[in-house]
Amino acid sequence: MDDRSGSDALDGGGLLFLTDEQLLKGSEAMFFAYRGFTADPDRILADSGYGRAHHRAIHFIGRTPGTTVNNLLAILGVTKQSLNRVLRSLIEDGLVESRVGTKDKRERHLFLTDTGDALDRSLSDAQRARMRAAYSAAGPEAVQGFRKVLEAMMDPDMKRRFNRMREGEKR
Amino acid sequence: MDDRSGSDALDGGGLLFLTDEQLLKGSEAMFFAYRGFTADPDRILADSGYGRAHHRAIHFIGRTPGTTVNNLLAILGVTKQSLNRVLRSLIEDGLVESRVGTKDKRERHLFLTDTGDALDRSLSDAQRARMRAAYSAAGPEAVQGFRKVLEAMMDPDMKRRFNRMREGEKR
DNA sequence: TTGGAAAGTCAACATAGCTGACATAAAATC
DNA sequence: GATTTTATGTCAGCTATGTTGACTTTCCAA
Repeated sequence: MDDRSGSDALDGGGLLFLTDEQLLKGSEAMFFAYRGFTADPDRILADSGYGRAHHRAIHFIGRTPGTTVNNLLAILGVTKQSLNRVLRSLIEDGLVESRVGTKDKRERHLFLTDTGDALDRSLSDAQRARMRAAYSAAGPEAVQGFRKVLEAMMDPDMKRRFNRMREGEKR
Repeated sequence: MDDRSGSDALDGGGLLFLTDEQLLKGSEAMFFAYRGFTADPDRILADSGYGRAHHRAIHFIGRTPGTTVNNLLAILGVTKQSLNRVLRSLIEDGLVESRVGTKDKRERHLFLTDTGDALDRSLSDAQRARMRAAYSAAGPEAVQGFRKVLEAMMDPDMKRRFNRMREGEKR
C-alpha cells in the first residue's frame, strides 16, 4: 500500500502547499472516517434499541459520574428537551440513576447503574479497538498529528472544555 | 499554548504506549472535532432551509458531475428512499439537474445548476477555511499524520472508494 | 417575602434516517 | 420474443433525534 498517502499536500521542507482540491479531500476523509468511527458502536446500540444520542450520554456520564444534566447539556450541545428524552429512556430502562442534589435540590446528579456500566464498557471496548487499530496502522508520529489537527478543528469553547477534561489523562 | 498536546500518548522513541483512557480521549477529540467540522456549513445550510443530507449530495455531485443516483447511494451509504427525498427537493428548487442517460436510459445523471454550484461554493469555501485554519495551527507534519489516521479509521470498502476518488488529486 | 432565574419536565412538531411494497422502463439473458 | 434483472422512483409508515414553547419546582437575592 502507498505509505505516503497525503504527503503530496506537503513539500519536503515542511511548508504547506495545499490546493483547494486537497483541502476538500481532507473534508471527505473526515466524513468517511467518522462513519467508520461510529460503525461499531452503532451496531451494538442497534441491538439494544438505542442510538448515538444514548451512546453520548452514557459515555459522558460514565466518564464523569455525578455530573448534572446542565453539565451534560453543555458538553453535548443539544437542547435540554432533546437530552431529557434520552435520559428518561435510559433511566426507565435502569441504565442510569438520577439523584436529586443534596445541596441544590433543583439539580439531578447522574450515575450509571451496573447495567449501564456494562453497556458503556461494551461500547467503549469497540471504540477503543477501532482507535487502537487505526493508530497502529498509522504509526506513532501520525497519532500526534491526528490529535493536533482535531484539536485545532474544534470550536474554541469546545477546545477549552476538552482540554479541561483532559487534565486527568496524564497517567 | 501547550505545543505538545497529545504527545503523552507516545514515548520518545516512537513506540506506542496508549492507555485505555488515552484511546477514549481520542474518541472524544473525534466527536468534538466533527462538531466543529460541520458547524460552518450547518449555519449556511440553515439559512437555505437544507440539512447535512443536502450538503453531502451537493458536495459529491459537485465533485463528480454526471454521477448516477446509484453511484451516489454507494458513496453516501443511505437508502435510495432517503436520498430520493433529498434529491427531489434539490431538483424542485433548481439546484440539481437530473438528465436521463444517453447510453442507458434507466440511469439519471446528476449535475449542479448555476444556483446549485453557488451554494456548493459557499459551503466548500467555509469548509476549506476551517480545514486550512486547522492545518495551519497544527503544522505540516501533523497534516500527514491526520490523514493517515483518518484513512486507517475508515471501513475497508470506504477506504478503497476514497483512494479511488483521490486519484485525480495529484496535480 | 416575593419575584426572577435556574433546573428539569411535558407536549408538539420537523428532519432525516429506516423498511417494505410496488411501478416503470430499459437492459440483459434465455 | 419472452423472461429476468437492474436502475430508478414513489407511497406509506416507523424511529431517532433535533427543535420551540409552556410549565413546575426550587433557589437566591433584592
